[in-house]
Amino acid sequence: MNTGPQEVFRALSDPTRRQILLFLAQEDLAISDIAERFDITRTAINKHLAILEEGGLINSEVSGRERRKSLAPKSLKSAFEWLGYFEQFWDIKLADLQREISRDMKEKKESGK
Amino acid sequence: MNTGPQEVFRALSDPTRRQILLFLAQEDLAISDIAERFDITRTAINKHLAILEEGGLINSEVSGRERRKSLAPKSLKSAFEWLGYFEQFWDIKLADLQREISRDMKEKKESGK
DNA sequence: TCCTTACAACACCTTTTGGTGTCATAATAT
DNA sequence: ATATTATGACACCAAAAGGTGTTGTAAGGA
Repeated sequence: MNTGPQEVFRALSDPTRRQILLFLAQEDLAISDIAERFDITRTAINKHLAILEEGGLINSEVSGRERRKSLAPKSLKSAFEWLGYFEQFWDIKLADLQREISRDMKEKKESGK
Repeated sequence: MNTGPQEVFRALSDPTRRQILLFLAQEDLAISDIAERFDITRTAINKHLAILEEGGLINSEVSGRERRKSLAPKSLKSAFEWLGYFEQFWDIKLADLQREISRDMKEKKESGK
């Protein structure tokens, strides 16, 4: 059930799919409800939904003739954590930058003597 | 210079590119150094690097006949923050779950009377 | 000087992606 | 009972993605 980062990142790579996620963050929606919000066909939306489901990013529940789609936010953690690994480097680079800046300032000072 | 989430997510959607980022997190590398680490041609690697650069995820510096590639981790923030938006829902869903659990327990209690 | 290395720039190919349209079917509303 | 709605299941298509190989060229090493 727990999908790896590949399926998640793949699902996230399309702007339509990311927008769908944002919609589902607001409320659960049936397929046609979602399709209405875009300028593409329901068939196309359906394919996007299938990819989102493969990535485990959304849940689908049958309700009468409807398929009610809901956000499965936990799955986003996989990607979030992958990216989180790089968080350490943001700080390092920032430290580097500050070191550079102080070096530059020092040099300027020296040459100014 | 600041690229939107589209270019970043697009760059992240390929496993080879994500692996390249992990390599560059360890050390700066020239194109051939990177190509050596994979089973695909340097030409293919070059295309991946171009996409990573489009997303602003790596920097390129000419050094003699080499192109030294380095990680530009700040750009990952764009994607990280996009995903961070959903962090609130992780908690909400957890709260939902706990509410359900206590409801279930209550029901069980009631029926047990 | 000559050979090798590191790369850019193409042309080309196959598969995947994102889209369309059509038809069938099951649930719902009139 | 019938019309409408929500969806699944195809077949199909153009463009993008991910790969190959070839050729040219500039920088470094022998």
